[in-house]
Amino acid sequence: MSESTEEPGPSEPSLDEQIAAYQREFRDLDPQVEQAVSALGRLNRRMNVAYGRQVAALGISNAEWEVLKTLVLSGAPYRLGPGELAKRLGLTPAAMTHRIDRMAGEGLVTRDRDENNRVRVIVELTDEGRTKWLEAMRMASDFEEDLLQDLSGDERGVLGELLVRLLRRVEHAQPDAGGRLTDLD
Amino acid sequence: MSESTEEPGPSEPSLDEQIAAYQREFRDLDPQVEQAVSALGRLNRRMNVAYGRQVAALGISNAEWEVLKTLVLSGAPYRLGPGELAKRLGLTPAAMTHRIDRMAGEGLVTRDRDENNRVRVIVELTDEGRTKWLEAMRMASDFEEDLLQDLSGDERGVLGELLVRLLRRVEHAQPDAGGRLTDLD
DNA sequence: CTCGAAGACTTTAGCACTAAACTTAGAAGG
DNA sequence: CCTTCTAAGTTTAGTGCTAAAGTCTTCGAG
Repeated sequence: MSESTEEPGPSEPSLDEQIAAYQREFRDLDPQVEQAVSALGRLNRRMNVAYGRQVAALGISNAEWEVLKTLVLSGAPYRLGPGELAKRLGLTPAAMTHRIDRMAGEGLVTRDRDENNRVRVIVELTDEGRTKWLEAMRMASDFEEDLLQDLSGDERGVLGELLVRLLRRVEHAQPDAGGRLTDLD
Repeated sequence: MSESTEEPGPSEPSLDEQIAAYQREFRDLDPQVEQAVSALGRLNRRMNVAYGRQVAALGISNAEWEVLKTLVLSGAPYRLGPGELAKRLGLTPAAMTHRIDRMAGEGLVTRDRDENNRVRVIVELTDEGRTKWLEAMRMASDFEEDLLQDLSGDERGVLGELLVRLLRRVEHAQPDAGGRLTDLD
C-alpha cells in the first residue's frame, strides 16, 4: 500500500490509479465518464481549500465569504432577510441566525428589524463587509486566472460551455426527454 | 471544503445573472473565467446533493459511502487503519474514530486491534459493506452516465482532458514556472 | 531493566450545522 | 374584536466535525 508522507488535506492515489482500481472492482465503469467526474470532484475540493486559505488571510471564513457574496449579488442596497439568505446558501434558517450573529459582531453586516413589518429582519452589508468582499474577490479572481493559465482562450470557452451544458441538465432536471435525472433539489 | 465538499444549493440566480451582477460590482472580472469556475462549483454541489440522495436510498450516508470507496480502492483484503483512512479522506483521526464506530455498528466494517502491534487498529470491509459499495457504485455510474448523456464521446474526452490539466496544475502546485499557486494542501 | 520519547488511536471540549419545537407579528374569518 | 392561521426568526436537542489533551503500546538509550 504505497504511501508517502503527507499532511492535512486529502491525500489520495493519483487519478489514473484510482480509475484503474475502480475498473478492477467494477467492470461496468466507463473510464471516460469516471475521469471527467472524478477530476471535477477533486478539482472542486482543492479549489475550496485554496479559497479558504485565501480568505482566511483577510480574517474571514469561507462561510462568511459566501454570505458577503450573496449580499453583493443581490445588488444595492445589499439587503436581504435571514430566510432569503439561508435559501440562497442552502442552509437552514437556524444556521443563518448564528452566522449573522457572528458577522454582525465582526461588523461585516448589520441586523435590524423591518419597521414596516416587525416580523421581518433585514441583514445589510456594512462598508467594511463590502470592502472585505472586494478584497476576497480580487484574491479569488487572481487565483482563478492563475488556475486557468495553461488553457488557451478557446479552451477556456469550451470548458465553460461544456460545464454549463451539464449544469443546465442538472438544474432543469427535465421530467423526460430521454433521461431521468429528476428530483435533484 | 473537503469533501465533501461544499455545500449549498437551491435557490440561486441563474448563472448568467450571477456573472452579470459580479461584473457590475467588480469590473476586473473575466466573464469567461468566471463562467467556467462558477459552473464547476455549482455543478459539483448539485452532484453531491444527488449522490447523497441516491446512497440514502441504500440506507447509508455520503460520509459512509466515502469510507466504503476508500477501502475498496485500497484493494483486497480491503483493510486500512483509522489514521490512514483519515488522511485519505482529509479528516482528523478523531472524526474517523466516530465514523468507524457507527459503521461497525451497522455491520459495514469491522474494527480490530492488530495482533502484531497492539497500538494499531485494522478497519476491514465486511461483505455487507462491499455489497453496499457495489450498489452505490451502480447507482452513481448510472447517474453519471445520465448526466453526460448530452455530450458526445469527443466532448466527454475533451472535458475530462481539460479538467485533468487543471487538476494537475492544482495538485502539483509548481514552486514556480510562471504562476504561483503554491501551498494548496 | 528502566526510563523517556514517539506513534496510533481515543477522549474531551467546543463549534457549526440540521430538524423540530417555539415565539411573535400580521392576515383572515366569523 | 377575537380566534385561528401563517410567515419569519429564534431556540433547543442532537449530530459530526476539529483541536488539543489523554491513554496505551512499542522502541531506544543509558
